[in-house]
Amino acid sequence: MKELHEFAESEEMYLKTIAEISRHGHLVPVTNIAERLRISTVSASEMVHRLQDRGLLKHTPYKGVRLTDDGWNRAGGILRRHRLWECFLTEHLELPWKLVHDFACQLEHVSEDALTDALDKYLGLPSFCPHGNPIPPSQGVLEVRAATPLSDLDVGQDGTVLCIREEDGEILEYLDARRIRPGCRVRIEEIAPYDGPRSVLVDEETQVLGREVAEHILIELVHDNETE
Amino acid sequence: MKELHEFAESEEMYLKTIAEISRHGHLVPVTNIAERLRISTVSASEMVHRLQDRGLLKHTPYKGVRLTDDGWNRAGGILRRHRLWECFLTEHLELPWKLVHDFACQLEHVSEDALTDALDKYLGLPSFCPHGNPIPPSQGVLEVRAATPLSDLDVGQDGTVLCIREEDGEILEYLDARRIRPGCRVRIEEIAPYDGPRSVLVDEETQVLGREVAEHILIELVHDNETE
DNA sequence: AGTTAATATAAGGGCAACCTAATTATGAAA
DNA sequence: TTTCATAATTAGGTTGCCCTTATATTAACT
Repeated sequence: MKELHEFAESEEMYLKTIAEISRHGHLVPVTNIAERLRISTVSASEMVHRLQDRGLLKHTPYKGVRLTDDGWNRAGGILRRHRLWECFLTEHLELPWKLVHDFACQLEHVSEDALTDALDKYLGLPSFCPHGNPIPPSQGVLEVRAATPLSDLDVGQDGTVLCIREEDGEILEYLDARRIRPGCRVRIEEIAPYDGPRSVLVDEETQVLGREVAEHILIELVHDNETE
Repeated sequence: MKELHEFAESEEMYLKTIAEISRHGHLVPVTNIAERLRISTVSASEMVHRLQDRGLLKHTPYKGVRLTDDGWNRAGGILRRHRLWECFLTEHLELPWKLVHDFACQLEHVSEDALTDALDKYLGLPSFCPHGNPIPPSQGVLEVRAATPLSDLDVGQDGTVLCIREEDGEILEYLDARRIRPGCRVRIEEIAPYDGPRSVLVDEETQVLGREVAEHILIELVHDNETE
């Protein structure tokens, strides 16, 4: 009957967004946060300060933002709820990717621990969401996986789709329609000039994907001979 | 990622609350709404005006409020979502009544039609929530059932628990602990002076229930010889 | 080193939902 | 009919989260 809103929903949106666009040790520019949330940079800046005051992130002016351990824990909890709901909506309610994502975006804010844990158990403690993203455990430890975006592959390279970096329902709908999902085999056949659209062989079928979209598809190389 | 909040959550809380405390054709005093929502009468009054402007209810000053057809439809939708979630949380996640109610209170606000309908189907199109309250159909037709509160029964009368009027988690927890649920057989054994606590035989076991609590337990009389 | 584009901050507002305190209107009962 | 509790309204605030416009600061590039 009464919502306690232990933490405000908007706060959660910020943390989740920052976590999603965090890449292995890079600072997240405030501008990017504002873009993703479709709000002005001024508002984003304001909120970033508030979050910093609460010890959830560290802002380095003119550079960007990095979540603290507390911040990662909070964000991990949100991603956990989001991804567990996605499992439910996909496996049990059999809804399409786009709806799954959109609904999960709302459900993630209203799931207390008891609910989340019960759901987790009900689903059989899944490790990944339908898009291949890892589901953080209860304690909220959240590792940022190092994977190669499809956009970084060269012609001739092939691999397996590890996950779709999900931040937005539109891209999921697009890829859903093209049956590009975790587990798919991919091979780059051609890259148009100026880092343009890729022709990609996806499970027997050739598809053309723009660079922007390709950046959201994370790949595990088949012969992973990278040196780190 | 973005919540449209077609209608504000607080608006939904008002409508739901009004629907829940509406009794067969009686006007709902604004004061009661304020109490239930734990807000000031001033705020409630303000909102009642807003809802009236939107055509969702009719306010008769110094008398109370009545939902319009539109209002009933909206409220029906909310109760539908609430009760469907309760089914899920009870049957599948096996959570206790109190949690079920509290969680459903939050989930009811974030379920769009596509989600609600998919859930409905998944649950097998149930007709009643775990507390025995009817689940309004998609179209939102919501009938106010005429039933007898346990508090209206006289010594010696017996009947079957039809439903627990659910408006608040505390009472559900209380009754859950005493295993009083829809379907239970009840018989009034004694009523203490001054309309005091009832001794009630509930499925072989005698329980003592205050009048306030008894008002929330709706009964179907076994030999229904009421004249209306 | 100097210019420019990106980033940050300051100042002033808006809106939804709440609040308290004080006042006025109503209707039911003495 | 007068009285009085209940109900409603008026006035003035607060908070969270967003906005625009304008100004200052910094990074980065020629």
